[in-house]
Amino acid sequence: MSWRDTTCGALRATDAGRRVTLAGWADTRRDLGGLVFVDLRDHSGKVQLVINPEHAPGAAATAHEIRNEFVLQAEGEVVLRDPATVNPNIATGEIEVKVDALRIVSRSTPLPFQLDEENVDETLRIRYRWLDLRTERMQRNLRLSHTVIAAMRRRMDELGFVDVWTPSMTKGTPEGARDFLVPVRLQPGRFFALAQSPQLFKQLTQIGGIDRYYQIATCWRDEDLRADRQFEFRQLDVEMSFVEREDVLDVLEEAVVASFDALGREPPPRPFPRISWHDADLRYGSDKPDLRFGLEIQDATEVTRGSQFGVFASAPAVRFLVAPRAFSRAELARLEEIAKEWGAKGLAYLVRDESGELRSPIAKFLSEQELAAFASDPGTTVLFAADEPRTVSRVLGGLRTHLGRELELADTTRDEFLWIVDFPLFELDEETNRWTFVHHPFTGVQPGQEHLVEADPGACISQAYDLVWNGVELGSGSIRIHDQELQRAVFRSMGMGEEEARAKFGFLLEALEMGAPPHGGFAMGIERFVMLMAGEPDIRQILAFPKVASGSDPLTGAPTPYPAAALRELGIQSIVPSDQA
RNA sequence: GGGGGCGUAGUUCAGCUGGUUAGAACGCCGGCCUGUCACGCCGGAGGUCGCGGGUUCGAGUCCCGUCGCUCCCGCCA
Repeated sequence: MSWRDTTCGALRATDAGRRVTLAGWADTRRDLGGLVFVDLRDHSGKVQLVINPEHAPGAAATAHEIRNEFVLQAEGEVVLRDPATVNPNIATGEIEVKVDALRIVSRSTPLPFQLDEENVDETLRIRYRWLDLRTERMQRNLRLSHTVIAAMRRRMDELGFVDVWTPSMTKGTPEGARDFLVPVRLQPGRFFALAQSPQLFKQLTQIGGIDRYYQIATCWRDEDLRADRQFEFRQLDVEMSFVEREDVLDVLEEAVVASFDALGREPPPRPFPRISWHDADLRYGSDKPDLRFGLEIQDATEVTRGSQFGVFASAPAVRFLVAPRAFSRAELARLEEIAKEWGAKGLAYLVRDESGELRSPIAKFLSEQELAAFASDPGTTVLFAADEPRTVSRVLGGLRTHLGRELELADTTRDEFLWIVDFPLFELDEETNRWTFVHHPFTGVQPGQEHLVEADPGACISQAYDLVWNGVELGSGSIRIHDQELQRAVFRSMGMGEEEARAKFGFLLEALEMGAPPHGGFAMGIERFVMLMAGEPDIRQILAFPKVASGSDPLTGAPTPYPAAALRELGIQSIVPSDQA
């Protein structure tokens, strides 16, 4: 005997006359005293069961006991509904199942929340995730996630990539994100770290001759959680040998397009646009611009060089945005606050109201030539930032993003993918005043700039690239360093001595000395990608068992304190008093 | 580490400027009901207003602290 021979949601008018066995959950019951209707639900949908005491007295007796979310098994005949009782609101509304035999397989206590209730507290949903997973939303998201991952794997396989597993437990890297530590009984006082990414291992696979590696790799990072960040996440991790940047980008575009195809969605046109980091910074003030709207930043540094407005005249850079709205005084005050949060000292503006009249406290300082450069349509506001170029970018980029959201400028029917390329190799760490990597220390420099790595680190352009979708960073990659001398030079410019480099990355340097092929790769955040595919506002909606923002799991209660004796065996002692742990 | 928001039946919420016994809907329990489909009708149970302290004749409401959740900044090589 089998539990069922079809799913509930699959039944249609063409099944009329068919005898079926169904199993699922009691979604709703309508007990009319004699007749009982039950909507039986499984992952595929719902179907109405009719239990008639004249037709099946035993089943009817059982049916009166049914409560919400009981698990049922029903046998009966698929019958066409009387035209007057067809329910056009559900896919199976033309038929119903006339039940002969009914079994309560499993009972349920009243639920802590109703499955059809919206806005249920997220922690409660996660606490009782096994119930939440029954909702159509979670069913859809988990299945969508599966479809995307399956499509990516299939495409990577077709392209000749080899799935190689790399260790979860590895060596700590204190300079990156914070590591999750794993103590080990055989080595008391020492710790593995959970991999923040398979970065070095995947590079070693290339040195090992696996010239096309991929993995759906789990990564762990002990950083604060966000709407789009969890402690653990997966990435489509790729590494290739004897390739140029374009070869890598091509593969990632293939994976993205395969995902769209698998979901029956119109894929974005290829190749995705490439924009240099420098251009993106100038035009959008961001390395992950949302291209579903314009609102580009324009430069006014030349025009304002001799300005009578002192702030403009003295600023190393003056740039502006033209917002499609004549802002009120109150709105401008709010925008100035936002600009200040991004580091601006103030916010100069020119409001051109609907009648074309100019409203601005700075207009009187500006020459005709300047005003001509800022000529704008009625119903707009020119917003300025004047400061160091980095600050100007940050402020206008922040304002651009804010205005895009506030004024709903984005065309939400579009999918705008783009590559940001040619990132700087290093940036100055303002705290330590040392050069630090923008991407990671294994990132290659543009050919011909090798000599600049130590001579002028700030001038180096890397071979790193980011993939951006509608203003969200999906992942990043680079052509790596395969020359051990260059790798040492990069470590040196970061102020890392030979000994420190050997202690931390000795195995990589050694490997690079033994015949390392040119190689490069990429890592794309799976959950973030699926979240956008599903149109969900946060990553928890596409994870089966997520943690909440405080970093705990309401379902299991983890993390928990651990007995002192067991810690001792690991060479660990907690300094948190046991009543506070 | 910093800033903002939220916390009232099982759930989602209302509860004004402090003022009788803290309400509604859904859910739950009991009863009636043979064409319902968010079934309907009748009846009922259910509250440490997150917790602690304070102000007040009187606190769900005001103040302080604390806990939980959440969003953002920092952080995320």
